[in-house]
Amino acid sequence: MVCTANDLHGWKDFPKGLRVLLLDGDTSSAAEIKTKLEEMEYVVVSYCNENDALSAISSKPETFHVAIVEVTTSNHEGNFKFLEAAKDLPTIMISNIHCLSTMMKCIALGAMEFLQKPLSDDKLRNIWQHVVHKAFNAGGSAVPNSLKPIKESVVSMLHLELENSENENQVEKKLEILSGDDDNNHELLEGSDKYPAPSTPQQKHGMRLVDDGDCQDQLNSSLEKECGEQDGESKSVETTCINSLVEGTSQVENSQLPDREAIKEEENSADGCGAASNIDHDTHDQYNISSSEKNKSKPCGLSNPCGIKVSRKKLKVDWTPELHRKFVQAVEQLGVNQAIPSRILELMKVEGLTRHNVASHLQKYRMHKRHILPKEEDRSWSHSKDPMRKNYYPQRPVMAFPPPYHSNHIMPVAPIYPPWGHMACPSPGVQMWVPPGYPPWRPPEIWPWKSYPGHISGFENADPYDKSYSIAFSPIDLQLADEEIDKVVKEAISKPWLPLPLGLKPPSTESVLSELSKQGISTVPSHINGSKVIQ
DNA sequence: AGGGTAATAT
DNA sequence: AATATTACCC
Repeated sequence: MVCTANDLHGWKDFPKGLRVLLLDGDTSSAAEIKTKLEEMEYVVVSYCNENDALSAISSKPETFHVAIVEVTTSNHEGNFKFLEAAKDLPTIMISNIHCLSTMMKCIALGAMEFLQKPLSDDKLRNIWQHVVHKAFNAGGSAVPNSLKPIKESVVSMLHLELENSENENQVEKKLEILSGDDDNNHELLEGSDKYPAPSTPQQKHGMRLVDDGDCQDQLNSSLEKECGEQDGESKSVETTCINSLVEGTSQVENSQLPDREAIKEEENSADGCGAASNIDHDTHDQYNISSSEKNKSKPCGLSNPCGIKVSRKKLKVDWTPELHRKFVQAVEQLGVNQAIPSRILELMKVEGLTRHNVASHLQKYRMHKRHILPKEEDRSWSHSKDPMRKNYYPQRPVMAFPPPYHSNHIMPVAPIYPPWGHMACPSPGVQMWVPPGYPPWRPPEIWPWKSYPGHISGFENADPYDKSYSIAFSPIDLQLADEEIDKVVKEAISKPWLPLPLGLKPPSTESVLSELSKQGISTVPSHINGSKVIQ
């Protein structure tokens, strides 16, 4: 089943002639895929019945190099059985269903990839990569000696390519680039280590680097796509299948897990490496980081072995709504005090984004929150039709953020809330606690901003005297001085039976527990623990 | 070293 | 116009 040395050695026109087992219960879909594959000169044997396929691989394991297996809601078990039986056969799952858990289970059980139907030509064309990957990365247990020559021959082939045509080997070149200088690059490198998906070698965990147009169309989109759709509102990955697999990635992780945001690096037209072809195959929520040329002070003139300059360095982030949403979510999750670039960056978990990017965005974000440039910004950031909005803000610019916070400072509350982020929905990671009787939600147009300046993000790390936590929403509170704020907070703390002032969020269970343990209380009745606050 | 801000460059 | 970069300070 797995390619042997002889299989690959001297293979003419690889991957032509690669033998594909196709198992698809949907006969028309199967026929279509078979046709396409055959057009690409794969050799396809198609099965509609899983038992037939199973017996085929068990009786003649050498017959196939790669398998494509359809997953439906009704045949999970059969497919999982197939995966089990076909451990050595690189297997690609295909499906109409968009179930993260199923995908994960398939991958966990050894599937190389999970592709959504309909399968594009590119996806099909690239299935050979799994064969090579398997040949090279056969599970530690059994690396057949027979595969070693393959590896060697391919390695030498790659080297050859590198010498002969500079633009050919993307991965090598990437590594060259990535071994460069800034943090961004390090992240890229890490990303590539962590997610060595064979069919998406150019894709660093959702990040798209567009160096060479010529290779770009070879990319598979892998399993990034469908996850994107479920992100926005419902973060739920609970499906009927295998929650246990997913549970470990709850909360924060959860939202980032389907990290399909792509950050792409554009070819710098000036560096002579050819034009970039940016293929946005997943345009709806991509993060685009593209380069702009500028080889100023930095010694960024990296060269590949052929002396080709790969100098483009400056990445430009496209702060898409989605990216911004993540940003805001991170900021809110951190709270005002903790919202510093590095931490935000951490929380956002967006590969390719640098601290500088975040800092820059943060700067702008804060600027707008503070309305230091109310007039101009209001026009550009807000599409509000309400002319009164501008007059909302006090004349005096308010330093909304420490440092340093002066004790008699007036809190910058209830500022104008430009719908900066195209966020029509609450950031799911932040749950505002609203007392009974208060409207559970706020109009979208004020959402993104309402919570920030006055957002109280629980009492994690909270010093009750920390003014930045002690703000409420009502315009009345505009006049709140520190003492009053303190009073409110103290009252809230001392009278836990009362609802919190609007805008206050109850402390997380975690912080409560940690606070209790600081005070020497280590055991808590389980029912308290049970009502865990999602934060 | 890293953060914040403002000015400036791209 | 939106971001990045820079300079300067904390």
